[in-house]
Amino acid sequence: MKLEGPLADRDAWRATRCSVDLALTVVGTRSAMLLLREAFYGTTRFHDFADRVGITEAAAASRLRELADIGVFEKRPYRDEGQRTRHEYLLTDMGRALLPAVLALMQWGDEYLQTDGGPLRVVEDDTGAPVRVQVCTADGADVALDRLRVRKAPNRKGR
Amino acid sequence: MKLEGPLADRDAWRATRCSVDLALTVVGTRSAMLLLREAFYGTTRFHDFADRVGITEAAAASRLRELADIGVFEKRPYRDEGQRTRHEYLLTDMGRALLPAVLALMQWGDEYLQTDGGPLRVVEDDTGAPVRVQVCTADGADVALDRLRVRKAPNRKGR
DNA sequence: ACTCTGACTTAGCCGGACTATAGCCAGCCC
DNA sequence: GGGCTGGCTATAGTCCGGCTAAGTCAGAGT
Repeated sequence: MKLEGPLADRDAWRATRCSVDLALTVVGTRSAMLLLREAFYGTTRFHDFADRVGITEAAAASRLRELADIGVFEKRPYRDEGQRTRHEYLLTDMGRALLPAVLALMQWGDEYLQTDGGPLRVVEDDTGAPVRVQVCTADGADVALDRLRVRKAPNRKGR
Repeated sequence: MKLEGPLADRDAWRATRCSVDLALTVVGTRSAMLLLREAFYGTTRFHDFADRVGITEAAAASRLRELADIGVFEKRPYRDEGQRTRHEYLLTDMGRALLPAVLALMQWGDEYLQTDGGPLRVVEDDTGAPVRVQVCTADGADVALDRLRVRKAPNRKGR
C-alpha cells in the first residue's frame, strides 16, 4: 500500500480511531465470529447457537446480548404453538455487512490452513459458480495490494 | 445463505475443521490483526511494529514470532550501515492474502462504528477510485447474502 | 398450585493475552 | 575490552473470555 501526502511519513501520525481496532472490539472474539458464521448458515435460536458453535450457554448468552446491544443482531419474539414466547436472533443490515469479513477469513483458512481446500464451498445460488472475497473497484475489478493507496478522509469538523 | 443437499438439515452436521475457526487461531487476537494492518501500511521493523500498534515489545515479539512460524511473515536479515545485522518482517503471499479480511473489518468499522466514515480512505492508486471488499463471482459481480449457497467440498479420501 | 422446560444469570475458576519492568545478548564503536 | 543500542527474553501481575455448576425466572401444561 502507498501512503498519500501527509500520511507518507509513518512516524508522523498514529492510527487513532482505527476502524479495524474498533471492529475488533465488537467481533474480536472467537465466539462472536463463530456466532456470525452460524447466523449466516441460518441459525436464529439461542440453544442452536450455543450448540452449533460449541460454546456454553453462558458464553452464548453474554456474546449474543453484546452483539444485539450493538445492533449486529435484532432480538425478535416468536412463538411456537404450545410454547411460550421466546426470542430469536436475526442479523440486521449491520450484521449482514460482516459477511465479507467472515468469508474472507474462511477463504484464507481454506487456502492456507487446510490441506484440501477445506470442508465447504460457497457458490452463487443461481449458477453454482464459486464466489471469492476481493478488494474491488466500482467496476468489479480485483485490485492488488501494491495498487492501493491510503489517503486521509476529508476533514469534517474537528480533527 | 442456502445450505445444499445433506447440509440442509443443520442439526445433522457440525462445522468441524471450519476454516473460520482455524483462521482465528492464527489471527484471532487484536495484536495479530493490528500487526497486519501495520504491515499493509508498510511497516517492517520490530520497534516500529510495537510502537505503531501500541503494544509492548514483549507482546510484539511473541505475536510476530508466532506469525512468522506460521508463515504470515518472513523474517529477513538486514543491515543498516554502522549497525549490526537485524531482522525485518515481510509479508509473505500467505500474509498478503489476509488483506481482504483486514480491509473488510476496516470497511465495516468505517460504515457502522464511526460517525463520519472513519479517518482513512483506501483508493486505487492509478485512478484514485475508492475500493470496496466484496463477495464476487469470477466476473466481478457483487453477490448478496441471499444469493449464496454452501455445499460440501467433493470428497478427497476420508470424511 | 405445581412442575417442567428453555433461556438465561450468577459465582467461582482457569488460562491466555497483554502490561510493566527488568535483564540478557550480539555486535559495532571507541 | 568496555559501553551503548536494539532486539529480544523473563518474570510477575492484571484483565477478560470461556468453562463448570448451580440458581433464577417466565409461562404453558396438568
